[in-house]
Amino acid sequence: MQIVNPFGPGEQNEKEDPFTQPGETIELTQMDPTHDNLAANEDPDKIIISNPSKAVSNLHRGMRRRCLDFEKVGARRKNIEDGSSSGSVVVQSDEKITYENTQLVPFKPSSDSSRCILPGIGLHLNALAINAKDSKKIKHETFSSSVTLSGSAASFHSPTSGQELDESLTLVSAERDMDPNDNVVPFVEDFSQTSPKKKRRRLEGEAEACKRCNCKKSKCLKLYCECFAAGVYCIEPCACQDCFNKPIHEDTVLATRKQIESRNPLAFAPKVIRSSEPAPEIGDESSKTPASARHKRGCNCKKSSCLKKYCECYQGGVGCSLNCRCEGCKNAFGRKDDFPNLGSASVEMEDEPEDETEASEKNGVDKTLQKTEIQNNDEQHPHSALPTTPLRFSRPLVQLPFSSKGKPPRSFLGVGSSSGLYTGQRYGKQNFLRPQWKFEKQFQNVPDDEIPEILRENHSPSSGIKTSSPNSKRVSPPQSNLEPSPGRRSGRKLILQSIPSFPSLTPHH
DNA sequence: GAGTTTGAAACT
DNA sequence: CAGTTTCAAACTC
Repeated sequence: MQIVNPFGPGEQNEKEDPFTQPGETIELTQMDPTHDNLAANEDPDKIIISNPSKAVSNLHRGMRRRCLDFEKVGARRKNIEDGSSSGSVVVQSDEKITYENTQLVPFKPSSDSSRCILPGIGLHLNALAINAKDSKKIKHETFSSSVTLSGSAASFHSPTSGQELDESLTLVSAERDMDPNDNVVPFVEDFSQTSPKKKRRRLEGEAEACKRCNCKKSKCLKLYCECFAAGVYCIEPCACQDCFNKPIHEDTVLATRKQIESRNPLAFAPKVIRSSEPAPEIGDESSKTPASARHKRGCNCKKSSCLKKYCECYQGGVGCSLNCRCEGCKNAFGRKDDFPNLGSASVEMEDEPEDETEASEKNGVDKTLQKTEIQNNDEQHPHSALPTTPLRFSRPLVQLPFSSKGKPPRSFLGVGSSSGLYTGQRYGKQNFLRPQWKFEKQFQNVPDDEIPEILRENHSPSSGIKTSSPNSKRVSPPQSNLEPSPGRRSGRKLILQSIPSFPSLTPHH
């Protein structure tokens, strides 16, 4: 297979096969003990997806997989190419899969604006959920299996949560692609035949929130692109130009991702890390509060005072932390100065003499948030029938007092990747079928008892990220965390091992 | 809708 | 690693 080089001949940097890195192993191979055959069967010309990152990044990746359709596609393709497709659960007729389907499904028309609340990844899976209306099978397998979200999850429950995640991923993508009931084709055609403007217009209003990236130069293959960064393909609502972030360019996307990850293994990790408690080992209550979430790298705001969505922390609905290098931080969710308070930063009054109005302002915001959340809780219930996708787990903790247009923060999309994966596991059961935001909100109420030991130990990638390089903008591989304390290791290891089992979830033959 | 501002990402 | 440039979202008008 040949890589489509998304970059023009004159494009610097990327023009020279930026995707492959010598000495690196294919991700899936690395992650999947059963992948040897797969790799062996790879087309020689097929680009080798590299994965320089190790355990931790794998951890993220494993989680992310559920979100990354293109990865799933890649994985699926491997399965397809390999006769031993792990497909029992996944698919039976892989050969019929078209990548376009992957892309299309999300476009399935729907007036259900609720799905638009979760653009990005959510679009895909939410669409799935919508499709699920026509297909209980999808609904059941996809969501129940994911993260043990429902009682039926038992059927998929594996000793390793990671595997569950992968399973869910596989199922999600597979079901979506394969389900004959999906009826995506007509929809697809519809969109494909419609001019961008027309499509856009169509989506306006009903789904303005679905509007996504607007990239012009990045080809949607850089983190500038919200879709790409979120680990999803660009879809209909996008107004991007020269977009390569589409299933048809799967290889390019994968390769580019690898490249970016090689530079920053956590590039696709969730930006907002939950329960980044400074002392997770303590396991105190505070560590369970979403309020303890922090932006993984912290912001670097200079002028926005962390009060606008320019600020990733604010955008993510979390307070600034010591990782932040912001100036004049007034983050309503918790100022950097308040970071030592961590979990309560965004909720409690601080005795920051520096600015009373800020405190009150913060309080006001929190109240607003709380109110919003409560309202949303009520409002969302009607949608509880909508399957909650793992992707939704990666939403921000709180409903921001976002503006006017009611347009959800794009960054909420998904965060791409793994973010919520862990938390999702933690709260899956109770929140099955619930919208993400609610999910997050609720998860703080989950009794510790209900949190599987493993998850308790591994629930947050933050521990690794956080300790690695608090102030470095570009997160380096948190190697230090690759060697967790013995107590944690067991748990983490489970997940790490589970990830490789991605294809294995499906009994061979 | 066009233009500006902003800060992350990418690059040097 | 710091400084600069590029980029696209957020924001303003």
